[in-house]
Amino acid sequence: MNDKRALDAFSALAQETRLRIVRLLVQAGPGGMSAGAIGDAMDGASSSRMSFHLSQLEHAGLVQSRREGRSIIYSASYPALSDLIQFLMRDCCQGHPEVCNPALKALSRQCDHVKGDAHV
Amino acid sequence: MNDKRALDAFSALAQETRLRIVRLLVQAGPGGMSAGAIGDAMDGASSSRMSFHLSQLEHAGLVQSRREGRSIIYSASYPALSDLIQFLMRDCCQGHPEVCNPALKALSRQCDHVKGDAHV
DNA sequence: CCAATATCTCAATATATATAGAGAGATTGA
DNA sequence: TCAATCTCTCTATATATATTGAGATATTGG
Repeated sequence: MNDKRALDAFSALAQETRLRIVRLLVQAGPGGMSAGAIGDAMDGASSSRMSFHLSQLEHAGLVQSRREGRSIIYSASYPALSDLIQFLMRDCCQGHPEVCNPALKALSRQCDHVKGDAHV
Repeated sequence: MNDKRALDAFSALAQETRLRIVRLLVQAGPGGMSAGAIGDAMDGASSSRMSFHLSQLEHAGLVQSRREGRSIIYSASYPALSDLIQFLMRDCCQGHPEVCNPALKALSRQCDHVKGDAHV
């Protein structure tokens, strides 16, 4: 994750509809959702509007797409999200643990799955 | 950190100059830097341009300012950055530890300060 | 008080982004 | 093959954002 890619990712997330799409797709899991289904979830946004936002997200690397029959299925790119978080934390944490400490504490509390594994 | 504040934060970070400013101020520490010094570090950007970007960052809550004599000193808001990271991780982690696991592992490796403290 | 310094505010302009609507391309089932 | 379905592309337009330059405001030292 370099500066350019981080900027693209932040731009992509700096828009209400796109932020909602990302969160929806993260919850949807690796199986993803069709463009139409995503549009329905977004107050029934027009297909061209959906296409625009989905292509922005795909260009930023936050989601990926595949065709399945008539539909195009979009799914969240988990590695990209993870990289973005790491970019934020790496650049902040470097000199200043007061940024990461609270985040790490809160997260470790939240993500049980990681317990006994986070401090490798 | 609600959706609106997260959007503001992403918008603020989605601009090259502002992303550089944030990183500079995080490294500068709580003491911060004067608007002029920040401008010098940004290829000598014009004062009005600096003022514009700094006010965007301040409005987004990512930095704070205080007057010191003739200068206005800006400093990073560590809690805001921490909250933003938590917002990203909370919404992602909820259903999908594959996003947070790698981030947590990488971070725990990086931030020694946190060792033995991260899994409270 | 006056001149110098540091920064902000405002107006004009350039550029980027978001939305809507019309229509094209791909895929499927009859 | 034809009609229906799903999504994309293209064009026009509206809105938001970034940059510049001129000038206003606040602070300090003489």
